[in-house]
Amino acid sequence: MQEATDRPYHHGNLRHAIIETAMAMLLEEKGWQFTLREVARRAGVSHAAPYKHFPDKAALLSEMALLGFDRLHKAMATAKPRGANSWRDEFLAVSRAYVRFGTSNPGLYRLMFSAEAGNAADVHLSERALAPLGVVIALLERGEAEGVLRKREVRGRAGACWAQVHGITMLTMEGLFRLEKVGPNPLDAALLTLLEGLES
Amino acid sequence: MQEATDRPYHHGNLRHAIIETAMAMLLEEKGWQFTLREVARRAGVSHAAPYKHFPDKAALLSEMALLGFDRLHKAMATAKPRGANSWRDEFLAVSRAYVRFGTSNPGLYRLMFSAEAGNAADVHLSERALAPLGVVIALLERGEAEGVLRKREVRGRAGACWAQVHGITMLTMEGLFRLEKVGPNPLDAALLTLLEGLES
DNA sequence: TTCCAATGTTGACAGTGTTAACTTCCGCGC
DNA sequence: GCGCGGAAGTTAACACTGTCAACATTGGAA
Repeated sequence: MQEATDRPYHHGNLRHAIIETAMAMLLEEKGWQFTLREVARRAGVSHAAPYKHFPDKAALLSEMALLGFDRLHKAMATAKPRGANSWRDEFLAVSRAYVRFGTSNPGLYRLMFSAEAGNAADVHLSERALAPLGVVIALLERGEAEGVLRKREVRGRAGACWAQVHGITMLTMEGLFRLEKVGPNPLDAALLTLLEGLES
Repeated sequence: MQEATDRPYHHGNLRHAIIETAMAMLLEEKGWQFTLREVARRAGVSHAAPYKHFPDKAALLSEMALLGFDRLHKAMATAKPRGANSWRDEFLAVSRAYVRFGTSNPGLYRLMFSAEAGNAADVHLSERALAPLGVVIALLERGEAEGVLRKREVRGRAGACWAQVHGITMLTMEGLFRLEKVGPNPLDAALLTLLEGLES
């Protein structure tokens, strides 16, 4: 974020700066519809400069989405509870970390799951995009080994968990979860329902 | 869809035609990023004509989103199974109808839940947008009365169901649910998990 | 019949993504 | 040291878009 005075002709690390700037703009929550030209403007660079680092806007969006999956993965992986670490506690900690990640950066989260410009195919099949699901699978396998879960196929279960947590996140983001229609604490209610479906 | 030859100066029912055309374009699945000018073109009308019926593009999108909620509501309400009508059968029928609605019209479904242009506030607080949730609540109340459910607060449960089904729909839409990672039939697996969390 | 308001058209403006042609400058081989 | 090739950045242009103002056409009420 250095000032533009005395800026050399070559930026040095424009690719990184563009991604950072775009990420910051995503946080301002204008519906992740930031413009490439505005990104260039804020990065203190001409409007065509980004094209030296990304073939088009969709490529930048894909890159950001993948970065988002990395961060989500880390948020989940580092969400172990402090003291008691019963399986249920850990499950709740990971789930809450997931939801918090989405609700505290809705623009990024929406971008990660939007199939805009066909980037979905490339992004969603990537190993990086599937890493968060891996955390869930590992967690379920541990629960299965500890015998606290009903005997069901783990992969199907993982899908169920993912869907539930993803749904909670999106509905909360869109403001649909603070109505009197879904009770005072819909997040915990939904997680409890999920847990009661998993545990034996 | 009449031809443009001999078309009178006044369209007669342009507002309706615009919505229909836009809906059709949404089905073509270009990421619901249709342009207003293209809608006008296909409707055989000048590019500014839509502004006589909608203040801006966001207003058209809002209208379409509300229409989508109406259709979703109807799809759920008319999804009673034929023969046996145990509570579980009915629950599964409604859930599958919900998911099918989304996956068979992903553009419209995404539009309904996207907070683009701040339409979310207006649209999502509308009674029409909450009607589908009403179906779920009624269904849960019936299940509670029949004594097939655990004793939990109905509203929180409704939120949980909504989140689960919404999550399944979105992940299926984005193609994330046909991977070996989530098993051969993730839809049924997720619904079963949800049911097992609800039933006593 | 006359006239007005609703409806549709044309032309313009600012802003966008993208490409082509040009410029600047870093780092390499000599 | 020196020149030069290519990477990185700039300017200018194109075809679009959403939106608005000014104008044209029409059906229906007075």
